[in-house]
Amino acid sequence: MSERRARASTVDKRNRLLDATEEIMLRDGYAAVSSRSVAARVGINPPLVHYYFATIDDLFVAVLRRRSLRNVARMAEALAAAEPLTQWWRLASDPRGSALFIELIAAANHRPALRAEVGEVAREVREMQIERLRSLLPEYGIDPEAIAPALVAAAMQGLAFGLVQDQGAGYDTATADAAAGMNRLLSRLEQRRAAAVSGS
Amino acid sequence: MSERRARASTVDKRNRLLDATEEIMLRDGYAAVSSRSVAARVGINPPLVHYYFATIDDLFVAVLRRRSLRNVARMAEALAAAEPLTQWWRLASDPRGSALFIELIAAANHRPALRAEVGEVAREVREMQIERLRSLLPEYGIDPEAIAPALVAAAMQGLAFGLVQDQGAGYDTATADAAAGMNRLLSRLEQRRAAAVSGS
DNA sequence: GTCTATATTGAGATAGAC
DNA sequence: GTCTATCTCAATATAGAC
Repeated sequence: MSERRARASTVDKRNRLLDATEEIMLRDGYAAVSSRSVAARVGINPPLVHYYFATIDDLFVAVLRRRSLRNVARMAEALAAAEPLTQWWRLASDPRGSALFIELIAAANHRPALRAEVGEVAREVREMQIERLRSLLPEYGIDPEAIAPALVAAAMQGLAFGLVQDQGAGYDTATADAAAGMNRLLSRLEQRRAAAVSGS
Repeated sequence: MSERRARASTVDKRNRLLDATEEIMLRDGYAAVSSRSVAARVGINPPLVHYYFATIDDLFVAVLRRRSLRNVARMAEALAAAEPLTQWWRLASDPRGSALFIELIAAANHRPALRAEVGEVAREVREMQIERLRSLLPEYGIDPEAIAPALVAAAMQGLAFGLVQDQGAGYDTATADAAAGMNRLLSRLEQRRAAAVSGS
């Protein structure tokens, strides 16, 4: 019965359109997303895309919503894990997720509807991170007065984005050295925290 | 004689086209750059843009080259200044320059000709920063074995890009707190270095 | 739900007159 | 150098048949 693929339900088709959109964004950038390109990838006709997503803005917003629902949950898990900073770093420097967010952010810069959504997600995630860092930094032996939680959060995300971007584009900016250095730093911090927490 | 503006020389016109391109990129994003939009801003006809820059890729590459010539020189100055890290930070977190680079990098992600140029500039700047950090980090009281120069360089740039991006887009991600924290950190580091250098 | 057909808009680029 | 005119292509989106 491999031939007789059941007619995809509306929800399935929506998800396949979102998958296709993500793949196009990752491979060719957000500017390559169009009703034509998405339709071609899914194997339907361009106008049908508009049946599911009235405008291209709606499509981008849906991609963002689906991703960020997952990612907010994953960030919450990471921050509650045994080695929070390390898990956060793994999540932030995951090429797939980050590369997609870079495209969404770039797209949002000239799509107001998308910008509002991105802003909301960014705010929520950052708030969660900062709140967690308030109690976490002392455990890692870092004085929150000396190094502000907001600074740590912004640096983690900015660093991860930069590394993923440079690696993805193939820029020769010593990304391997930076990543290795970050991993060494993280393991030292986790060791320090483990000792401090068990000792208290 | 304010009325009788002299016919702009070829070089002037080229520069005016580059200025217009930058302004459009900053205001509406790189995707808004076209022979039509640039021509309208300068007050000439679209085909004339192609006379000066055969393709839109050439136009983007020229914008990048002009900017990066300035910025590489400025980075070299910053790294040689009395307070190198502070000057570097000022330069990296300058909204105008950074916002433009964000657009160029996003554009480069789907314009191979531009990508090659961006990669070359990124590599050159990063190499310069890392080389300088090798001798600089110990002066700031930072062990380069513990915190790798490549990591510091990537973090500085990533942090600055993130802050500028979030501020520009109006995202409420505690950017003011992060910036204030960075300034505090920098002044402590500069004090430490001043003491260490004068004391040796 | 899915298609064909099409309206509209704007892009990049070129030809050729002046 | 600068213009008008135009070619070609692809984008978003809608109308309407099936």
